[in-house]
Parts: sequence; structure tokens; C-alpha cells
Amino acid sequence: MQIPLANLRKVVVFQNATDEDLNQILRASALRQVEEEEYFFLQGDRAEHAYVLTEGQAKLVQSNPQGQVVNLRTLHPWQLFGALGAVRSQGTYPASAQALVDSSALAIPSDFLREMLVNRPQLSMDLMQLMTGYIQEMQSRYMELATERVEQRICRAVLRLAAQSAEKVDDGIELMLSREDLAEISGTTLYTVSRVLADWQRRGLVETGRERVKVLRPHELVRIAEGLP
Amino acid sequence: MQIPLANLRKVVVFQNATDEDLNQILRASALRQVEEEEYFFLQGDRAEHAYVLTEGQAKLVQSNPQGQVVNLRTLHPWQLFGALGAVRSQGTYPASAQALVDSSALAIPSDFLREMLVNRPQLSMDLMQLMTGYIQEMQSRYMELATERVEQRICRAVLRLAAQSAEKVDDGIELMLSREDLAEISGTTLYTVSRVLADWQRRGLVETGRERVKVLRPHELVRIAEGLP
DNA sequence: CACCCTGTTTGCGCTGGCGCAAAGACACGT
DNA sequence: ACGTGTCTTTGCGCCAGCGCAAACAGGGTG
Repeated sequence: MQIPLANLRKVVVFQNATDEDLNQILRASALRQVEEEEYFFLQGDRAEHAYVLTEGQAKLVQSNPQGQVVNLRTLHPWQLFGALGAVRSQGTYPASAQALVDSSALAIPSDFLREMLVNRPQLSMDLMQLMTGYIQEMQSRYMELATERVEQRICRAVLRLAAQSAEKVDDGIELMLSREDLAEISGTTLYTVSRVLADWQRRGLVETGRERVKVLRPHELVRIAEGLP
Repeated sequence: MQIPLANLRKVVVFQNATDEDLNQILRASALRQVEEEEYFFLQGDRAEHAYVLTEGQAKLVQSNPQGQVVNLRTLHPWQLFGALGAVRSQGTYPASAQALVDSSALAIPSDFLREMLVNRPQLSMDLMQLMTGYIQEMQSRYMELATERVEQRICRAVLRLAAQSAEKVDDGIELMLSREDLAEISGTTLYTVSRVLADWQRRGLVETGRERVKVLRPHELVRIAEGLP
């Protein structure tokens, strides 16, 4: 196993774990490689592992019987995902995890993680901390979806992504994602996203390209997100 | 304190607690009475207590700066609420809890609950169980809001409420809530709710009245919720 | 019984956003 | 360089749902 402990400790939930615990986790787990577009797991699968992304990028998506898809969140290295199954024994994943580029992740057996939680209060508290964060984020996004118009929601999505996962280039912040990705994230259609971005570009707020959005005037976008003219 | 232990054990998170633990909780806590329309706590308040509803009915709502409101869930006796603050020390409530009728709830100090969690693994696991449930429910509702039309969403809301909190009367299931309540829950307006219910009534699926909806043909409603004609 | 308060219904007009379809732009492989 | 596939843009028509405003209904109170 070639994952250094120091890296594993970047996982927020493991930040307070002992070296011995981390070693145990490494011994119990396996590294899984998944190619671009492929899945770590599918919604409805038996949740036999929790994962820690070690390399690449992935997204958690939920789909309905008609095949429509919404993006729940984007995953970056050293984030934990698929962990709900560790709590509910015999549970199934409520969402699918799809690699956006060739990626790898550490697969930790759910049973193992659950047993570990039972006698490590600090670990449990840290995991709860993570869960409360999700609950709050989902509640916020739910309200945004219920009360805000499309332009504001796209704007929030762009700002959120810019804040967490973007490369700063000379004169702006660059995001690598397609119109369709943005549509999934903000709960609309690729057509509407395209129109909104075109409008922003005319107004000089962003610069767009194929699977690329460069934010030029973040401050202006914040105003749009707040619902101001 | 006049709350019998047997009742406190109805709280899902406390189902596996010892009598001694329950007694300790009772000693540390106070009973708070809140009149109809009043609040147990407001969104943004410092989260100094977690609550267990002991009597009455309440709702958890989130509102945005413009004052628009969405209903996150309806609370019934022996349900825990406001508990996210117990995990994040120094945190604030992400939503408001408003009494729908005169109600009372046991106010458990967050600090006390947090200390208790630290050395009671089973309690932590049960709380996590509850949290994963919320996460899944919020994810589902988020997807429904993003992908389904209004009629389906209202339908789901009615069925959900009918399943959990309704009185069966002779020839149907009766819900006591206003058009506006239903609008908050399903993320639409009272006008649209009124029109949809009127339509269902014409088709004999429900019978409506002032702050009252009686489900006559649940099976038909299920078909609507599924998106079938 | 008359009154009032609160909740409900419904006509009407409007518009935000959807989604098809066709054309355009870009990236990549051969 | 050329073709091919994917992503993006945009014209166009359409309609679900919003929200005002006004009328209506029920239930409680004096």
C-alpha cells in the first residue's frame, strides 16, 4: 500500500485518528482505480464500502426512474464518500459516484468502518460533524431551488465551484466543466445555462469556451447571486 | 419532572439508552412550553439546546433573506429536533422551529448532549442513523424538486403526510393543514395548491375543506406521484 | 343574527424557462 | 488537411405555473 499516513490524515474525518488506526484502515482497505466516465458504485448497490478519493475527480449524482440526473456534489482528493452505508448496515447507496477523469479511491469495508466507529468516540464525532455539514448544505440548496430563479442558481453554482476547485489564471478563475454539468448542478437545462452564460459574456462578467468558464468579475456575480439587479 | 422514562424511550435516538442515562438527561433538561405560532428557536440563534417534542406539533422551516419560507419537516411528539447544534459546538440553528399548536418540548443542553455522546457509542450510532436518514430524505426531495412537476410534488407531500401523521376516519385519511402549509412543503404557491386540489376533488380522489384534506383514493394518488397519467 | 377574520377559490394575463431542431464551433485522430 | 464526433449557440413556439385581485365560504364571537 503506497498511501502515506500523512495523506490519509488529510481526510477531515480522520484528522484526529491515531497512526495505529490509520494503519489498520490501510490494511483493511483496497485501492480501486476507475476510468473516466465509469462508476465507483451505482445508486441502489449494496453499500459494502466507503471510499476516500486519492486521485482524480468524481461526482455524486442521483437519478430518478425517468433517467433524469441531478448533481449532489463534486468530489476531490481526500474527501470521504459513500459513507452513509457504513452507518446503516445492509444499506444501499442513495446515489451514484462517477469518475470525471481517471481516478482512484481507497475502498474501506463498511463493516470494518462501523466496528471502528463503535469504540472511537472522536472518530464518530468527526463523522457527525461531516454529516451535519451535508444536511445544512442540502437544506440550503433545497431552499435555493424552491425560491430562486435560474440565473441566481447558476450563479451560486459557479461561485461555489470557483471557491473550492478552480485554477487561478492570470486575469480570472477558470472552471473546467460543460454546460450540461452546470445544468445538473443548478437544476436546469443545458440550453438555459448556455443562454445565461452568453448573456454574462456579453456583459463582460465571464469568458466562455468549450467545457470552460472563466470568471472575470466575481464581485458582479455575487450581486447576481444575492438577487440584486 | 413528570416525563416517564418509558415515554422518553420512544425517542428513536434514545431507544437503546440505559435508564440511568435517561434519568441524567431528564435531570439536565427543562420543559419548555410554547404557544401556537410561537417559536422554540429561530434560524441563526446560538444552538444551546436540542429538543424533544413532548406534546403538540411543530414544523421546521428555513427562510431566505427575502422572507420566503420552505418547510423542511413536520415534528411530532417524541421526535428529536435542533440536534445539529449539539454536534457543532458554538453552532447556530440552520432553521426555525415553530409550534403549529400549543406545544411543549424537553430542552436538552447541547453541551450536555455532546459530552454524553463522547462515551456512549451506541447513542452516537443511533444519532448517526437519524442523520443519514435526513440526508437521504433531503437528497430525494431535492431531486424531486429539480425534476418533477408541481402536481406530482404536491401528491408526494400529501401521501407522505398521510402515511405518517394522519387520522383514519371512516372512508378516508384526513389531514389537517392549510393550502399554504401544503405549498410550503411542496415548494409552490397556495394558488397552485388550491387549483390542484380542486381538480382532484372533481375527479373524486380527495375531499377538501377549510384547512382539511381527506384522501379518498390513495392508490390513484400514488399513480400521479409516479408520473403516470 | 350580524359581523369579522381568516382561509379558499377562480378568472385573467403574463412570463420564465423548457426543449426541439438546425446550424456553428472546436478538438481530436488518421 | 480533412472528416467525425462532441459540445455549444440560438431561433422559435409553447405552456406550466405564478400572482394579483376580487369574490366567496366557514367558523367563531359578541
